[in-house]
Amino acid sequence: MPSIKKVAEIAGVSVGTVSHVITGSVNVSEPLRLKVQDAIRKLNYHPNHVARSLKTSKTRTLGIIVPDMTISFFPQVIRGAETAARERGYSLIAVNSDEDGERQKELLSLLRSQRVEGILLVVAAAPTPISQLTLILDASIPMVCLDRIPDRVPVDSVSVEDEDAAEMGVAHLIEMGARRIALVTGPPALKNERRRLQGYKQALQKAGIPANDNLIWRGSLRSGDVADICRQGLAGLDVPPQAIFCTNGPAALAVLRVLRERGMAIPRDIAFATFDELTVDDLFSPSITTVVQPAYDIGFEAARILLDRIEGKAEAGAPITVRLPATLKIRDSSKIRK
Amino acid sequence: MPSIKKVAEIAGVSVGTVSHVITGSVNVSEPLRLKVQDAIRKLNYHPNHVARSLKTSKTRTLGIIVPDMTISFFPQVIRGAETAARERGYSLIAVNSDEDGERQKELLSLLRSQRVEGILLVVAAAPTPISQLTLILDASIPMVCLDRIPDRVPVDSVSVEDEDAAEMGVAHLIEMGARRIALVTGPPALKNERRRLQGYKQALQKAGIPANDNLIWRGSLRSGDVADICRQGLAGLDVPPQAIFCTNGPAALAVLRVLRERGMAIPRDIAFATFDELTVDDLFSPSITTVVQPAYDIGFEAARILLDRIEGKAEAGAPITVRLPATLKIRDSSKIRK
DNA sequence: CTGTTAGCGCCTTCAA
DNA sequence: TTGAAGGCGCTAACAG
Repeated sequence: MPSIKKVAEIAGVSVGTVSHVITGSVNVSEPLRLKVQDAIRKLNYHPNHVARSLKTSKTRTLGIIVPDMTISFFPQVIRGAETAARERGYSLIAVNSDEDGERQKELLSLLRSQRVEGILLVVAAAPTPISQLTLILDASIPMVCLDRIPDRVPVDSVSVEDEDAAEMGVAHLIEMGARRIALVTGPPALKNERRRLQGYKQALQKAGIPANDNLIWRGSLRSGDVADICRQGLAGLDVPPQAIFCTNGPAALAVLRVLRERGMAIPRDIAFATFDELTVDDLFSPSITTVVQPAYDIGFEAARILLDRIEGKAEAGAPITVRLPATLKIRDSSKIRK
Repeated sequence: MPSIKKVAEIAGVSVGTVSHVITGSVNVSEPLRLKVQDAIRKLNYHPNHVARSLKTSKTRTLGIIVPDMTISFFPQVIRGAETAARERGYSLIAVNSDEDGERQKELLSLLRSQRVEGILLVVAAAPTPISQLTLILDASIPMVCLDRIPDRVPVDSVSVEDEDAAEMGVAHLIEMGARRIALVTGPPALKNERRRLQGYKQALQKAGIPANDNLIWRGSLRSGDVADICRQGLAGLDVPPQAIFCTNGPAALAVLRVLRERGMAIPRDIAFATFDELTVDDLFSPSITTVVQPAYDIGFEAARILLDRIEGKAEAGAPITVRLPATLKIRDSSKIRK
């Protein structure tokens, strides 16, 4: 692999001159510039970013840790972040934590060793020790949390407006005529899930419907657990609910499976709505009424903030908190037969 | 950010000694080792991979270029590759080409500048000039192509056994009683698509069904095009086909949309099967009979080969060609009403 | 405008 | 077993 020295030699100039034409930081006379560019082409030379980074102590690289990029929400987030990064000349390294706190720790460490200039983090659901995050912050490595917001850590964050989003979904079900609405949430350890629960309660309250604890089914991220909890919830009721609202996609799939196994048809026997798109478009039935999160925008916005921090364009001081609105896609699953 | 020098200072040893305990390449006495590890912890020191890479000219990093990781096939591929890489101490940088040849060229160049030790490539559908690939190969940067195999370039490759897979899907439709089976393929510029077409013909031939060119609808990767071609194909026929087989997921969605717009129900009016999962499980109807590619394994296997090349464990000489079998998931969409 | 050179942080002989 | 020192490829002063 040719080095800048080789290029200089071929072009008959000094390495300094080559460097100047590459970085464009210093003017170089037309004839020399052409000679250098020729040599570069001839050698198929690619500047060594590793060496450049060592010299400048800038890698122009960002890292993003997501739980699992086979969950369709995350690739969209990554694309958003990638686009924002690229627009400003940065690359993005995306890695998966598998919802594993230990793995997340390793990845954080790896990214630090790779000297990424900033980190985008969707915290793993496994209880993340606060120290993992403060260690990063203390080292003044810029970090923005997205989607899931950790408790009690003063860090920049971007996510959907959870409470409003959940309220919107539940209010829709109410509007469609449901009053007994069950809620299936994820682990209460996640702040977002708690806020979505809040949104649910809010919607009920505004409609003057008393909350009923038997209708609040707290799940986990494991679909087996969610299914069990759902079965129990259903079994513990004399009258089944008129509708179910799920606060996340994986839980929704588990619930749908349970409903099918019990022969309950949607929306004939029970109405249904959920966070997150479960399937493409509305080509399949039942088409599911969905609270859609702006995944791409969340990634884009988070990267934008991160880059502002890195380049010192953001005010130091209080953490930046961005909450993006969700969209309600009304489809068949919430059409209650009166 | 502390350097090895700082660690040495705190531990009261030389940088050489610190390096020795970090790499484990040279024995260091117990007491000194402990002192060093203490210092590392105290400083929250993270070895600078950038400097290490420059020194050793090994980045222990792989790159993977996919067309678009929001297409669910690709994150699985990436996960497979990531796992294989991690098992052998490598990191993986994943980037998107957006099916754009120009962008792909930039990314290749970027990865070279980042000094990745090998490249996994799913070529963009836009005609990729062969030179783009040979330029990499000529620089003896190990590269493995996956999923889509470029024509006329002697490069390692991993993909599904296209011909068998397509034949399996079509044979199934025949077995279900269809004889007039339309085929919707992607761009013929992709070798895989051509091989899938071959598989289709093979299945017909084995069943003694004459091929009919009016039933072969050659599409592109743009869903609008596919829809048009599908409409035209349907319109040009006196009798609609009894079944449609699609050679890729995006095309399948376009076709389903057209069928719906024409009020043709699956499988009542027409049977249907396709490459690639369109939706999760079989929770939705019509549940689609699918030829499933081993996406994770394709990624894993490709990375394994790449690493073998990098570490000189693979025979030089002829390119390695791995073809993995697909699986047929039989669901409702292919149940022809006799 | 062009060339020279120090040094980024680390690993790896080589010597002690 | 430990330490000293060169140099990976590049950029950014600085000198000419």
